[in-house]
Amino acid sequence: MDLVHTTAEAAAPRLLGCTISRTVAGQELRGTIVETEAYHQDDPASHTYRGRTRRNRSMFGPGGHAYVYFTYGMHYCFNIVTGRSGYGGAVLIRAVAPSRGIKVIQKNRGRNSTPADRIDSGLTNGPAKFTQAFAIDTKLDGHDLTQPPLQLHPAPPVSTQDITRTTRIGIRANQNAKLRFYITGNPYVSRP
DNA sequence: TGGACGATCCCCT
DNA sequence: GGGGATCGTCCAT
Repeated sequence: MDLVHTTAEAAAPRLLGCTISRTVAGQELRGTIVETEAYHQDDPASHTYRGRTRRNRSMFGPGGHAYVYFTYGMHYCFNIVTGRSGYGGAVLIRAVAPSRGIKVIQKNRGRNSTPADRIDSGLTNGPAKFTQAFAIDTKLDGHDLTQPPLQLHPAPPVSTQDITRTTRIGIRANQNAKLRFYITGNPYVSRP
């Protein structure tokens, strides 16, 4: 997937089904993207709407890199940057379905009670839950997602029939824009 | 130099 | 359904 020449709005549904791998302390964690939101600099809800700042600089960088920011005094959110360098676009990863490294993911989330072979959708069904589960913080801001220890792996497109497109969560500006995408029926989606 | 706010989560009622 | 936690960032003084 050529994220440099793809808009956030086009990339957001296209990223569903792709895998994210994270290596930490020699252990590989994996998850499949099941929910995304698109943001770009002409969108009043986007961090880049009012221009470049120290915080959002990586969102103005080339597609295929990470934009990680800190919010609410305690949470991190992870985005995949899209578009050419100089244009501020990105796709927020709102939820993944964990597929590898479940025990470490449980530990990172402080949920050790559920057996590893049972589905615990609360592990990664939200943007800050995902970053906590995968040990992602601002040290990975700007990271090239073709390189370890955090990589994006392409996958065949999810059928349009299986994707729900609706409004984004937790914003006020431009709240009617349908720029949130998720795999219909997936248990890890934050809010169906 | 300070105040308001936030692309959230969790626990309470 | 509502509020508290908790602090980096941004912009207005």
